[in-house]
Amino acid sequence: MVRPRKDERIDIKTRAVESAARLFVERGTDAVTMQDIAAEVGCRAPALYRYFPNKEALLLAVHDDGFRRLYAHKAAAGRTAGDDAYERLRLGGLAYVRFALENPNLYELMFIERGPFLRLNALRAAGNAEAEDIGQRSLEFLKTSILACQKSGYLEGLDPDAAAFTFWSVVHGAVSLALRRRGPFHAVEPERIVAQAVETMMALVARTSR
Amino acid sequence: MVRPRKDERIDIKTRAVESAARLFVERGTDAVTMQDIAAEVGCRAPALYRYFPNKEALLLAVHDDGFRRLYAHKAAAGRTAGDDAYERLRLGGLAYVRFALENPNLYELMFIERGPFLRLNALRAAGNAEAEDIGQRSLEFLKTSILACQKSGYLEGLDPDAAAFTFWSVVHGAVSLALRRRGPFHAVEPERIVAQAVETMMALVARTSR
DNA sequence: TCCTGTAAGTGAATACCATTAACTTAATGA
DNA sequence: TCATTAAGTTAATGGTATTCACTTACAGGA
Repeated sequence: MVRPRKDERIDIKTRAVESAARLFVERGTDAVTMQDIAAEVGCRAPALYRYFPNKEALLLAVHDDGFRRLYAHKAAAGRTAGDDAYERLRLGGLAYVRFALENPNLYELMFIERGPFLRLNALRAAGNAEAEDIGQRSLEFLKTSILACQKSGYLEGLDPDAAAFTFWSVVHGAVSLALRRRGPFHAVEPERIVAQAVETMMALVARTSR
Repeated sequence: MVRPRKDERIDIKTRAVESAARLFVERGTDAVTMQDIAAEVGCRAPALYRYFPNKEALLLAVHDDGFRRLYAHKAAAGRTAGDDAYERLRLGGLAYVRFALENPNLYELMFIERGPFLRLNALRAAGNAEAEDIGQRSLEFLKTSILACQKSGYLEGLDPDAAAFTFWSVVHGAVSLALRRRGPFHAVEPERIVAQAVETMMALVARTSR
């Protein structure tokens, strides 16, 4: 069997991303081989190379897909939120850290691992101008939230870009440390400590109210 | 040549950590093979396995060594600092992020990569009770600094453990995002943005002064 | 309808690594 | 002196990403 007929073709490109996502999320990227993915898709490993130049590229595709899903999820959640800017910021932060700790392998792939980042750099170096990092939009969401807070009298006088990046740093940092068990995790569960970091940050924000 | 005589022996264990550290710091862990390290040391790759059960263990040794150097560095810097607790916290944060951005590959190895963390877990799982994470001491340093700030009237009413973890989250998060170019890095240099995150955090702390 | 060039796979190499095996010689100590 | 152990070596082994050479299906024109 060398080439399947039209009626028994499978959409390798799409299915590869789906399968890789599932396997990566289950086991982490290092524990998944191209053969594993191919087996899941229903083809041999070399077939994947017709659609992705290497494993890193497949990693990046899963990474991008993860962001699209995250944003869809956030957009849906945002619509049901109230209109209190402070509370929105707080719930957004808590949602972020919960998402991360509930999907640690996906979070690693999207925010921590070097592979997708390197691949993106390679694309840019190759003159691929449209190689945009879909992850950058996280920051814009956050900035909107910060601006709303400032309109409500919080964080007066702070540069909103700097504030947004700082807030993102807290949530990302807390999650990253938790995933490596860096912190006072001997006794308490990671979820609690990470949530507490968000609450601590919000307590500081609260004291900036005029 | 099968085994060197006593007078032409080399201290493989020590030199392996040194060489590995240098190579890892130069190229990043993935780009360094056991052969590269052995070549640097002056032996063959399998000889390394007499002293380290696998590459991960060697990684962990370099990781631990990095922390020892970081703490020595911090202790030296601390001695020259003034007695203003707020300023100490600020300068400590700035020193941390500068260290990270000046030694990105070392920082990756110490705080971001999964390898050393997994190795530590393996040790613990094997009942190795003294497998203590030397990285945990970072947090204690920070807590001391936070407590001093509270004595000076800042951060009143906040749990010092939570505050310390939150502060660490900011600096680690900012550095981690910067290393993946996540943030408004199109125009501005990473150093500036990361430092700005520290300053933003400190601005929030300043407003808690009674 | 037949022919030809291209597309989409396949199985068999290749190359690189971490790690293990089998073996050789130096040191040690009775 | 000699047996045992220690410290290396070279030569496998096994796994994995990636490339190669080849086969067959399809699409489009003669």
